[in-house]
Amino acid sequence: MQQQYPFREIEQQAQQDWATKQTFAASETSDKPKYYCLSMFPYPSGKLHMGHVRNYTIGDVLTRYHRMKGFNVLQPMGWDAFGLPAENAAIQNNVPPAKWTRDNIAYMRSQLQSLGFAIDWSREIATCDPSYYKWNQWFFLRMLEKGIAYKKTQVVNWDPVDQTVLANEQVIDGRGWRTGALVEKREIPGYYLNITKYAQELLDDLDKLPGWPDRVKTMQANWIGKSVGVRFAFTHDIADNGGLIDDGKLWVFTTRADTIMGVTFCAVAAEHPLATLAAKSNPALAVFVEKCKHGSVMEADMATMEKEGMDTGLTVTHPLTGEQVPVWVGNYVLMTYGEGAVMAVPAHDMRDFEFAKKYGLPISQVIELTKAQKELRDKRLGFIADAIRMGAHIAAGTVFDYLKDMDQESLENEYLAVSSFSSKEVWREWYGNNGFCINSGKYNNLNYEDAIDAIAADLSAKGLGDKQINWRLRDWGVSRQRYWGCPIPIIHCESCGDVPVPDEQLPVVLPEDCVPDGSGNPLNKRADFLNCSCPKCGKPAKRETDTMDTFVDSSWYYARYACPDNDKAMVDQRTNHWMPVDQYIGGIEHAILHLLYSRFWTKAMRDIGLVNYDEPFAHLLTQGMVLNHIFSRRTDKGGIEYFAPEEVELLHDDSGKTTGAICLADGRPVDFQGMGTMSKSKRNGVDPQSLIEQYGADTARFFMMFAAPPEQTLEWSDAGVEGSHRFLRRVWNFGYALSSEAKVELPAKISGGLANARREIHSTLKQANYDLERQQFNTVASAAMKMLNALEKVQKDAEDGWQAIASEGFSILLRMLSPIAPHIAESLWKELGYGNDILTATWPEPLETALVQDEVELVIQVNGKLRGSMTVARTLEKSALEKLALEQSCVKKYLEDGASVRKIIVVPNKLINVVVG
RNA sequence: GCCGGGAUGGCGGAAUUGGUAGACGCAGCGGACUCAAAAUCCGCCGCAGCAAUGUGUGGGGGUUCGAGUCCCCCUCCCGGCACCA
Repeated sequence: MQQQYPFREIEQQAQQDWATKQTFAASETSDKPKYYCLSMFPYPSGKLHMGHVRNYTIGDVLTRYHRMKGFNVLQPMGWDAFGLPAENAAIQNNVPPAKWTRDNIAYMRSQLQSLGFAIDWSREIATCDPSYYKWNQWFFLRMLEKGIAYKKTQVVNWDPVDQTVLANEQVIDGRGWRTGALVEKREIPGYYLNITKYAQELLDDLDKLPGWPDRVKTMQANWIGKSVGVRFAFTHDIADNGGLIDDGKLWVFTTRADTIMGVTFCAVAAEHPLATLAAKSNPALAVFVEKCKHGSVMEADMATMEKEGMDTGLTVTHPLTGEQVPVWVGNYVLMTYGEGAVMAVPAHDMRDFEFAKKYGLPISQVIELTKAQKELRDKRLGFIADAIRMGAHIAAGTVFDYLKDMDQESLENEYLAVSSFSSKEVWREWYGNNGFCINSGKYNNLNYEDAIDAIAADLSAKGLGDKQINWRLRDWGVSRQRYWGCPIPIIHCESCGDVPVPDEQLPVVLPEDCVPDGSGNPLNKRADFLNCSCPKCGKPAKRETDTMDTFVDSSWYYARYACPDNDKAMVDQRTNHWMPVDQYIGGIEHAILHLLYSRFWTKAMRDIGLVNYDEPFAHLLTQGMVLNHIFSRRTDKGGIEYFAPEEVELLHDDSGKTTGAICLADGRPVDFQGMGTMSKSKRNGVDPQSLIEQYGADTARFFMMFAAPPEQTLEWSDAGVEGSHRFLRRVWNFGYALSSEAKVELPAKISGGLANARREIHSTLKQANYDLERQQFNTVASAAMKMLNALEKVQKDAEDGWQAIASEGFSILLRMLSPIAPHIAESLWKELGYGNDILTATWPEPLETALVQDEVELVIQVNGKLRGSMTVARTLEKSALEKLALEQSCVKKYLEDGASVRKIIVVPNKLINVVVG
């Protein structure tokens, strides 16, 4: 008789229980070790999407697992509540962003609660609450005092659609990260945070984060972009009436100072003063310079742009040789990096090489290969020579595989190219290698490091240069010309200038009843906000109307969860108690921006004396995206039409292979091969709410964990969801059946089928525990299924005393399942009388006595190939095993035609390999 | 171009240290139950072959008694960075 699996009642009951008992409220006074498990807080966009469900399920599994393993766990939740979408919604619906945001929070909170997450809701925060953003403002003023925050006017990235400034990190391929609009350059004043001051520490401390994925650390290191080299100057006496060029020096930066004696020209960016000067008297150059400037902003296909340049006619003096060096304008030189000018060594730099080749500039070799590099080259030469001599086709799989399809003529050309170090025709990657100096006067025979040291010392002695470090990272501009954000606490006074708002006047409260209309910042029209008096002189003054980048809000929220009720301080000792976050979980899309800003902010808080830790997140798990099929079809008009999954039926052949898909409405085929992130435009989204209503939270959670390992992309599958639901229903039915069986004690001696079943359960548990520790939850879900399979077999076989084995096994299964599907586990735990609250149960550990077996099956191999197996006593000695193996017919067969046994390899309890020959 | 990560049945994915490749699930096929269908249960399920057997983890070499796993080369895919001097 099948029972219904009443997931709605079970889940509601459990959730009510947890809420009433405040089960998940975390306390600082526990004597257990602390474990702070944090998922990235959501932006309250309206409703949860599947990415949220996956993110928070992973966090909840870790939370509940660690609770049962004896940790004092904190799992809080909050809302990244400021930001542009609220303003856009306001423009569309004529609703104040505050109301829109708070309504969304209320709905999404109820969704999170219906998923049964073990969250301490008493610590909930929303960044749009004055009690939170007050401390943004307070800390901003501290950073201003320390010089970490400062004001400057700079060319900024202006998003013409959102009418706001973007940080460099928010510009992707020249377009706004949110709007995709082409970014324009504008000059406006704004506040900056001196993150570059922390560049070295941010780079070095990546080594202190063994719990972070390598790829995230690599991305951050690339982003910080440390470059060690020499900054030096070419001298000149070019005069300039405008005063732009008055120091007689053309500064450049290079990482290859060892090649300085090979400089044959210099290249400057189009925006460089020397280019501007030369363009004044050279109309053709002026045209070229203008073209470069426009190109760099407007051209989307910049990456494929050909190297172009033009001679300025100017020359500068080489600081070491005294030679005159021509100055060119090159479109490959960036004004925003280094000095906006480079020395060019075509013999040893690929870009310079191509440029020199195109414009016929001299190429001068100054580096010779090292011995090892020469040997490799000679080996290659010998190889080619052999091939030419013998007219042989080169065998595949060699080091020089690329030669294999070449004809004689190509091989001969290749020989010439390889034997000449610096061909004037073709760039070879080894031209750019480090080696030792030649044709370099006093620097001859020095290696890379020594040459750079000697050259830097000589330049330094002349006052013309020194070693220097360049960073790709720029300071963080935090001013936004936006309404729905944290006001920057500054007052502009005509006589006193920019005056910080005194601490006692904080927070500067954002008026919440504004409805933006899409034209600029509505704060500029709010007299009650705008007009104030100067804190210094008392005269009428104007408030700053810029608000802070929302990345500010998310840079320290994790520290506030420890003390959300403190209205006297930003953080307190409880922050030092809980921090750092032991496990942080979120999307890979935040690998650079949010995580780098948070690391910077932590170090700033430390330096201002607020916290005692250096890094905010000890372990980081970046969960993969949730994908679903994209069904599409070309329309008659040439556009693309998308179909929701429920509008489509998949077709397959007898073997189960999918062969096509048709639209249910018209029966015509649609393209079924695409997979992509769930999105409205592709019509492939699945609403978590309908999933919860149809199958329950436990099914949703179980499927999310089962379908893929946490870090990988997850492919949505309705059939997979049903499979997960089917499994939970079987768990329910088994538990229900077991609860009506007689209670039987475990016998002293367990043997036969019952021992096998018990061993299966305990060895599955052993594997599951290993997988939990390495955060591979999909195989933990598999293990739960495997256990149920074993238990159902025990039930079916019904050997004497099976109930005892089943009861023990089921108690293990429920505990193992409880982090993933907590409601059903809790309900059945009570039903079967294992105890009141599964959350206080101890985590199951496999029993060694259940794992041992008297007889083991040994695999028999002959010459490494599987030939058979035999069942032997576990204690049998090696010599006896060997003897036994040779008697097996599957081995004898290979000894018949006079072959002899050369060797026998025994892997205890696993296999035996007989080597014959 | 540079850096990082991948490639295993029809599909999602397993396989601690090199030791029975394909766990677990989905899809499919066959059967039971049913007037029928759904649900459920039982069985089969890498490929080739009637079978014995052969073959098989992107491709090519190598190390080893034994390679999905280690080494070398190549191809393709994904992610990040990029005229960064």
